[in-house]
Amino acid sequence: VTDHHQIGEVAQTVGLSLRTIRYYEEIGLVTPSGRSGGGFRLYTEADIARLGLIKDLKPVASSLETMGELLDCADRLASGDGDRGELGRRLGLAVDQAMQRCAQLQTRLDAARDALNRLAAVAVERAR
Amino acid sequence: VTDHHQIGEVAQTVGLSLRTIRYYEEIGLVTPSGRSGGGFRLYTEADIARLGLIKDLKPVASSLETMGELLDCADRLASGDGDRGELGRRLGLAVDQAMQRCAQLQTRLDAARDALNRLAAVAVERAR
DNA sequence: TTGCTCCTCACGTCACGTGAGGTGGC
DNA sequence: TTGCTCCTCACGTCACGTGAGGTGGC
Repeated sequence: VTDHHQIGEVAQTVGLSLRTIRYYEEIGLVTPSGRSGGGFRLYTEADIARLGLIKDLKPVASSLETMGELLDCADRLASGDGDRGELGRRLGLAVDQAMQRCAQLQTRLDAARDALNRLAAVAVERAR
Repeated sequence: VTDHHQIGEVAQTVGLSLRTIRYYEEIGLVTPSGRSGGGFRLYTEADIARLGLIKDLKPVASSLETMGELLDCADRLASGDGDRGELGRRLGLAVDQAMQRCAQLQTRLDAARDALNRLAAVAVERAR
């Protein structure tokens, strides 16, 4: 089991660019668990899962900073570092906010589809 | 019927910031139909509808440049400026691409909801 | 040795946000 | 005259894209 993957492989499987993955490291979102002798970033399965979670949450995050705070809450809950009640409340609040952004995005997406259907009708109608 | 509205009123009804509306003018997306004596931008109902359309399409547009090309096609179809068949095909293609982006965004939105549900479960589970 | 993948700067880009300083119209 | 809304620069920001020049490991 080779639990250390190079950044190119990670980018491929998660669906993010090399630059994006490096940027997330720059701002402290995901730090690779190790480095090779030559300085190559080495990611574990856990690192990859974290990048996947970030990618999934991204469309409904207000910024990468708030994303970091959310992940920090989840991390500290998992590791038991801090008041569980307080952390649970904070995580719940962050999730609620993101859920509201889900609903907003869904509404906007539906509006986009409606607008596109109207445009499609114009396209074929004028063609005849 | 006062068919000329100031930018603040337009921003309120459409749901865009003043800066965004001015920026869309800067890049040639929406030019107000008139100006007052003192230089105030004056928008007609048609201008407002165009801004509303842009806002609706924005979540599924790849860039404001491609959005401009799509609107240009629609404009020329409406005004009869150019080959209807060619314009219809181009608009249809642009709409198809946007529809594909709709589907992608829907997939990502569903993934975000799943991830949030898992996080919500973590939040309450650890609180107990 | 040759490729391919990776590295670190560092400047560029897109879509705006945010004042700074000034004017218009009821 | 006082507010409120608008105006034009112009610099700042966020989330990366895109080379430039150099190294590592099979």
